[in-house]
Amino acid sequence: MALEHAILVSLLEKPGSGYELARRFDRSIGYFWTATHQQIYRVLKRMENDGWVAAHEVAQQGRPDKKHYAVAPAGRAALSAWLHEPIEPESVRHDLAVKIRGAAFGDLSALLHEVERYRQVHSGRLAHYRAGEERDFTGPDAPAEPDAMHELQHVVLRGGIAYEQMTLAWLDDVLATLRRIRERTAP
Amino acid sequence: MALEHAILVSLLEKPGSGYELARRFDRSIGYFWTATHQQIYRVLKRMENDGWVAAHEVAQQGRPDKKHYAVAPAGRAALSAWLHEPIEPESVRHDLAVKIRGAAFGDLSALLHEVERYRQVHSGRLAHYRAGEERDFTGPDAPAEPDAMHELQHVVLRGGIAYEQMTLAWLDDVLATLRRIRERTAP
DNA sequence: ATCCTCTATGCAACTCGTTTCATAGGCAAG
DNA sequence: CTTGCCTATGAAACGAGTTGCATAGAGGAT
Repeated sequence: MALEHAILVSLLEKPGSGYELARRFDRSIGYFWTATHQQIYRVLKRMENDGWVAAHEVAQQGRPDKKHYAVAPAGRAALSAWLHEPIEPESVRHDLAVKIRGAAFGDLSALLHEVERYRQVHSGRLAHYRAGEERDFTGPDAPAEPDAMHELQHVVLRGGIAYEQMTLAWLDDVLATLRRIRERTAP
Repeated sequence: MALEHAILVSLLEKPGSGYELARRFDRSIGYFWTATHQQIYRVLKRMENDGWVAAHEVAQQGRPDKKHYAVAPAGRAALSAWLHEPIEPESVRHDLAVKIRGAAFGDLSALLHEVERYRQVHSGRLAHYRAGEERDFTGPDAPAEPDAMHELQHVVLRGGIAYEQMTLAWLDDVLATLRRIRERTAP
C-alpha cells in the first residue's frame, strides 16, 4: 500500500489540508495515483495517530475550519524506509484490452466507436500534460535553475507524456485493425 | 468490475477449468489483467449461479477431478452488453512515480539501484513478449490467414510491446536524471 | 426564494482483492 | 523416505477502495 507514501511526498512538496490533498489527487499526483477524499481523510487520521504527520486546526473566515497537515520526523523516516524497499510489480488492469479481445465474439462496430471516443480522451490528456509542462518546466515562467524536486517532478511528467503518446499510437493501430477485420468479415 | 468479463473472453477463446484459467492469468491474459486463483474460483461460482457459464465435472486418472467451464448464452449476452458500455478511465497506481518524486526527500542512490533493477524486469518482459509474438503471430509456425480472434490477440500484444518499449526509454530518462542530480548535489 | 456549487470534514456499508490455510493424490529429486 | 512441487478446489479473515449519505455556511445563478 503506497497511498500513505504518496500523501507523505505530496505533503513534503507542500503541506496542506486533506481537502487540498484531495484536489491534488485530481491533478498532478492524480496523473499517477488516484484517491478519493474519503480515503485521504481516513488515511490521514491513521497517519496522525502513528505520528507520521502533525496537524493543527486553522480557523477561517467565511469557510469551514480546516486541519493543516505537515510531515513529522517519523513520517520522513517511514518514507525513507519505503524508498529502500524493492519496487513491487504493478498489477495491471486494462479494461480496453479485455474488450478488444472480447470484440472477436461481439459487436466490432460498437467497440470501434468506443475506441474513437477513448482516443479523444487520451488526446486531451496529452494536450493537458503538455500545457502543464510548458507552464511549469519548459516555458518562460519556469525557474531557470530547477532544484532536485522540480527536476524529479518533470521526469515523472515526461513519463506521463510518453505514456499518452504511446497510447495514441497504439489506439491508431487498434482502430486500423478493427476496421480491417470489419471490412473483411462484412464487406 | 471486469474480471467476470475477462473470464468470459478467456473461456470463449478456449473453455477450461478454474485452474487452467488461473494459469492463463499468469500468462497471456495476465499481461493486462491479474487475478489469483481464489478470485477466479469465487467469481466462477457466482457466474455459474447467474447462468453465465455452464460447468461439468471431469474425472481424471492420477489427478483430482476438475470442473470444466464453458460460456452459456446468458454469458455471451452479458459480454455483448458490457462491450457496449463506455470504457471507464483506468485508475492508475504507479509506485515508481511516487518513489521518484519521493527521492527528492530521501536517498537518491538507493532509488537509482532500484530503478536499474526495475529496468531489467521490463527488459525481460519485452523479450518475453517479443518471443511470444514471434511464436504465435509473426514466425513461421503462425497461421498464414489469421482470423479475427487471432488478429485481436495480436494487436493487444503489440500494445504490451509498445508499453514496454516506452517504459524502457522512460526509465533511461529517469536514470539519466537521477545521475545528473546526484552528481550536482554531491560531487 | 430556491437551487446549485464550492469549501471542508467525516461515518457507515459495501464490494473487491489479497493472504493464509486446508485437503489430497501423484511424481520426482535428494 | 521425506521434502517439495504440480494438479485441483475451496473456506475464512483481512485490508483496501468505492459509494452513498450527512453536516454546514458562503456565494452565485435562475
